[in-house]
Amino acid sequence: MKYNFNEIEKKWQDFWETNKTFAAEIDHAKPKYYVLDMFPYPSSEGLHVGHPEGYTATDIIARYKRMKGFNVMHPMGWDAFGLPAEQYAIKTGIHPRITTQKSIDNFKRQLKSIGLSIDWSREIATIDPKYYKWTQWIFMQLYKKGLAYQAEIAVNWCPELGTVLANEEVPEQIEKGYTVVRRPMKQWMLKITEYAERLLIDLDMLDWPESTKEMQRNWIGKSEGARVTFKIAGENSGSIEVFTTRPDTLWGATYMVLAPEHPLIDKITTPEHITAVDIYKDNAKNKSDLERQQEKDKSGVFTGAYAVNPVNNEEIPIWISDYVLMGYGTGAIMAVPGHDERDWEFATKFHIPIVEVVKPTGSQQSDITKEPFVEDGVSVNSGFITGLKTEKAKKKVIAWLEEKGLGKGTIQYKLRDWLFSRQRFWGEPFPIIHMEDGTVKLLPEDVLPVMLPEVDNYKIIGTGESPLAGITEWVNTTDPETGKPAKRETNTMPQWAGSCWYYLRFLDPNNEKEFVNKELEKYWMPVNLYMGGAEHAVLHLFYARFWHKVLFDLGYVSTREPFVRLYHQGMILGEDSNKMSKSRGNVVNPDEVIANYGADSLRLFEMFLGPLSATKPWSTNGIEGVYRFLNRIWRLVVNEDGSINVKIQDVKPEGENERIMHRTIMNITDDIEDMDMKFNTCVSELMIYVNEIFKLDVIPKELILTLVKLISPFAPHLAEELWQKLGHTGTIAFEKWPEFDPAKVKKQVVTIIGQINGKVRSKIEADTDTPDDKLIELMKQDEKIRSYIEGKEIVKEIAVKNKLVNIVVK
RNA sequence: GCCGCCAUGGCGGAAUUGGUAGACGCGCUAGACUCAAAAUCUAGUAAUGGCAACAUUGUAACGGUUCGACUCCGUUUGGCGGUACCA
Repeated sequence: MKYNFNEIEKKWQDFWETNKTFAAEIDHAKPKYYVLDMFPYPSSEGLHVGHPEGYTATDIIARYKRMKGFNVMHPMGWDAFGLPAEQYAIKTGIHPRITTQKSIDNFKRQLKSIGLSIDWSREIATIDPKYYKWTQWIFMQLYKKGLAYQAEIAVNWCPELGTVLANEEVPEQIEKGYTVVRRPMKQWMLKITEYAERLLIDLDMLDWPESTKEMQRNWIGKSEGARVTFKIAGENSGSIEVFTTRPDTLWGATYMVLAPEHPLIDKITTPEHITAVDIYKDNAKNKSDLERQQEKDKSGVFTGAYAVNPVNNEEIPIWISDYVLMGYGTGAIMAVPGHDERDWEFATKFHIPIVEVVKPTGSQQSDITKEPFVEDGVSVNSGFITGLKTEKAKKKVIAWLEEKGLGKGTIQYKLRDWLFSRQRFWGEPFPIIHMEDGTVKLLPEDVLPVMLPEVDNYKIIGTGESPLAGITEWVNTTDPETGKPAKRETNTMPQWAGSCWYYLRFLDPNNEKEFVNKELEKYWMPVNLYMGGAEHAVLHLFYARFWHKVLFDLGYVSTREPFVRLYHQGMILGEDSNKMSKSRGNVVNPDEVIANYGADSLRLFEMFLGPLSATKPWSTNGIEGVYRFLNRIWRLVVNEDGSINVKIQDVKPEGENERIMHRTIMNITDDIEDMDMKFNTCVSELMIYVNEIFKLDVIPKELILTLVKLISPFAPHLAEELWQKLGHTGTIAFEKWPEFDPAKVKKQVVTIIGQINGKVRSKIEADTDTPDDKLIELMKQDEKIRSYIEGKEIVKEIAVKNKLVNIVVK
């Protein structure tokens, strides 16, 4: 009887479905384990072989944890709003809901064919009104808490996409070749900045890749310093506030710079400079961020006005330049060319004095005429802080500024508020109406969800309005509370909205009264293991943390953080070591692989390819190897005629057999439990084990049962089938994971390496745990070793228990 | 520019965390089975020299620490990811 993977896989996938094998319900008798994949965007192309890598890894963990006695939550759903479906709809006139549903069906079929142990009864899709009702509801909570507001600000406008983008999304779109320009528009914002400090501090309690935590830290961009007020020279001319991280360098501030958008410019510019300043401002306005970035040379113009340096009352010129950004700090800086790269460049170009106020400590040298000294050191030429180290000097200056009312110590973040509206059709509508008198009103809870209209024209209309704005019968409505005429908000939420809280909905997907039942939330949360690509390091993972913290503050969730452990699976490249893409023609479709080798081969091979976190190329030859391996296991148990191999007998495993079994259980268990999820070495351990069993004339049945259990998380269909063939009924999914006895892993006799001056010269056999001195004595009796030490002086003898003896000779 | 990660046979990758470098798999070579092929099984496979035992070299490069370094430290080179005037 051949290994008929097609038949076996179909049989067990049907079995799991009809028996609801993986349905998860609360069970207080068991510890819970919530293992989650980042839910996919169901694209029309379907899965490629990169997708199953993460899904297989989490599935192995899920199946392993079940066998370890955990109550496992392992759900799947669809992050289904998204631009591709909308663009396709514009082209074809087919409603995005229809194309998206088609893609979902295809994804679901593909995922099921991999044999994932998912509780499909919990399936959710962000485009389902029953789901986005609660996305809208959460927005209402944000609004009520004062965390959502509308603002006319300079936003990132992408003309090709016809929408605005969040700061976090800009780099990605620029990389794709789209242009992004700054443009003032009225938009919905979420006050994520209010949570900056907590989003930063709580990173410390997360078991996440350090690189991802670091990226979030950089994105938050916390810096400590001071705000300082500079009076503008002249009678009653007002003042300029700046932020600096180096208040200790105040004595070195020889000029000031305002961002070109700074509101004070028009007030302070002297008549003879107005023309030049206006030209510069106009230029800056028309430049995109990209253009600004690409300019390496500093530019700027003098306003004609002067400010007074509060520490020494010197008058310093006020310039404007686009190297100062309106969006950070106060939009104005004090420039210290001696101790800041950018100020140094600017001052050198425009011949502004450069003053040294910090000297390096120790033997380090600095020459500020050649380059700025930007590190910490000791203050010089700095009045009352002269001679103090930077740390102390900062504190003293801040104290002095506060005492004199000239400034105060503050903390500044790079993080800006989250631009939360998009000019798209295919997204969650806001539960907001605009009254005729201009007031903005939240709709009452009982009218949710605000549904998208049924239309057949999705063309982007001109100047930055959502396609929804053109659907007057939808836009014009009445206030359900007063009956007065009102217009609906026509922007929609960004794709991130639905993915900010989906992990909570999985716990209670059909609840019509709450977004999640509190008891269920308390039992299942937090997510124990979250698997997904590193490309979401600052976007999804940051936004979801923010929403979660808001929900925590409102008492709706019980944990501070949603995902305690995060793992990024690597990318699988095409066989040519390039990124898989349609245009390169190197995309491998899992459907084909499954048809040729079966899902178990696909799963096993994806794990065997290399470390889970690594980027690695696909290999068609490689999958032949694991396919052969699975065939070998099949033949080990099942004969040609379908009967069980007669070599498998009901005897106890003893001696070396028993040792191999315990060693394999130990190695595989350790590798699964390892923080790094070393599934590639798990597979190789299984291969070694099978190779060993193959050599036996009599195979103790326990060896085979252990093999079947050990392989069941990796190749579940094969395991189920063999389990049944070996006389069991039902599923293997909840069998107890095999245990090992460390004492039984130990060898009786071990090979000891004999080294002379660190070079391997011989090997001897010795009893396990032979004491060091005995080991050295044994080694010296070895013939080869003797020939090396004869006539030489022994300088040193080193023994490592059960490992080696090294003899140093002269 | 700055920050982070990485570099091991023809290929994907192992290495008990400082103790036999190259596990396991792919590929390749030879043999068995077969009329033949496929499948399967057996043996070999880092390089150089040698019939062989064996010797020498070898984990991007150079240097250091150590009885002993793929592993630790320093310098350099190459690749990947992030970020970019954030005061």
